[in-house]
Amino acid sequence: MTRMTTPRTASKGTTPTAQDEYRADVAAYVAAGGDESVQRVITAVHGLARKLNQWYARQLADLDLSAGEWAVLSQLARNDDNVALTPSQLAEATSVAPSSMTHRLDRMAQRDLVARAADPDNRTRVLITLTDEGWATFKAAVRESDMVESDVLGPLSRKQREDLASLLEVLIAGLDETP
Amino acid sequence: MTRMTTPRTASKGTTPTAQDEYRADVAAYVAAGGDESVQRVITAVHGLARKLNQWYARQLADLDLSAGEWAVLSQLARNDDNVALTPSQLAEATSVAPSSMTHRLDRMAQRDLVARAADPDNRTRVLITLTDEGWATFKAAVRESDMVESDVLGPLSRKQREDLASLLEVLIAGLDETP
DNA sequence: ATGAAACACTTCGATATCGAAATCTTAGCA
DNA sequence: TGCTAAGATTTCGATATCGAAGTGTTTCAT
Repeated sequence: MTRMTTPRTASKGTTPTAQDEYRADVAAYVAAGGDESVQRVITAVHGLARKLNQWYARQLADLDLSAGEWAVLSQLARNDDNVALTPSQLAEATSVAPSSMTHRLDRMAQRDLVARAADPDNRTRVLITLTDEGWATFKAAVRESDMVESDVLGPLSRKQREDLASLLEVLIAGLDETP
Repeated sequence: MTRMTTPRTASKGTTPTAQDEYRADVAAYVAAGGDESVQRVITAVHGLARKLNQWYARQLADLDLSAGEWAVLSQLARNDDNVALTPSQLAEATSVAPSSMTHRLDRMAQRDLVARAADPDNRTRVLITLTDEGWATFKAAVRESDMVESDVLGPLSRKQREDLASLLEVLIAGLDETP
């Protein structure tokens, strides 16, 4: 296995398509010892998520939101009407350190997207809720995102979407068993 | 729609399962105006990717790699044997600013995971290649990751994996049309 | 040829994130 | 009750990332 030979440069022509990148990724992972039926699914999931996130970032920029701020809005919004979460719960849910959440909430509170309130039952806790403006921003973002998402799912028939969702939901359900 | 009432705190009981979170997410997005057949698929894809990334982060920590460093290794590894990429290409491919890539490559070169070389054809360019150690690290990471990935796909039969991969590949192919 | 614009990478200053320590509150037990 | 351990948030110092400006090279029209 001779590696450190003179580097050749990548083809300078056109940008590779998402499909090309996907195939190259799968090939590399399989070559490195991964199972093909596993890598096809996993690589496709990551590729889709990556591409979607790039588009979201652009959409969210219009609303002056970072991906992390969007994550906070969406965590708060998905609970029952106005159920509060603590900074720690938000940090855990959005994969960020508690100390980072402090600053993120500072900024969001300053913009009046969220409100901090003392927990009446436990004075060490802080409860975060969405303000009206936070709700409005959340809904605006969902509506924008739903457009690109609909485009992405365009190639699939209604039945195919159903099948796809069902298969993915089996995997989601399985996530709780493995850790 | 009254929002700013006294916040109720989230149920203090057990941590919600991935399945619960998924269902809550879909419900929130649909309530905010998203299409259900779209949101089921998109939310599942994101949920899976998120969970996998959490596990990868732990695995990679064993090899002293950040997610960004892993992305660089994997971009370089998936090209044909020893085809070099430039810092700009790596920055674009891994969704990071070029200036960040400079520092990331500094660190990786210092650890001898990658090598910098001048492009003989164009002196403004720098070519990055994997060292032997970079290859070994890449392969070790793939083998580790393949384990958790296999667990995740465990609940699906071989035919189901095939169907799932095919449906996802249709979406990947469609990504090149939409932007 | 020559000069201007485009390009590729790096440097620089500002901001975001992290992990550890600090502060305050609560829970449990003698 | 009083004391200790655990918990939640914030503060603090170090590191990573970003966008903009800087430096050197190539490309292209003149």
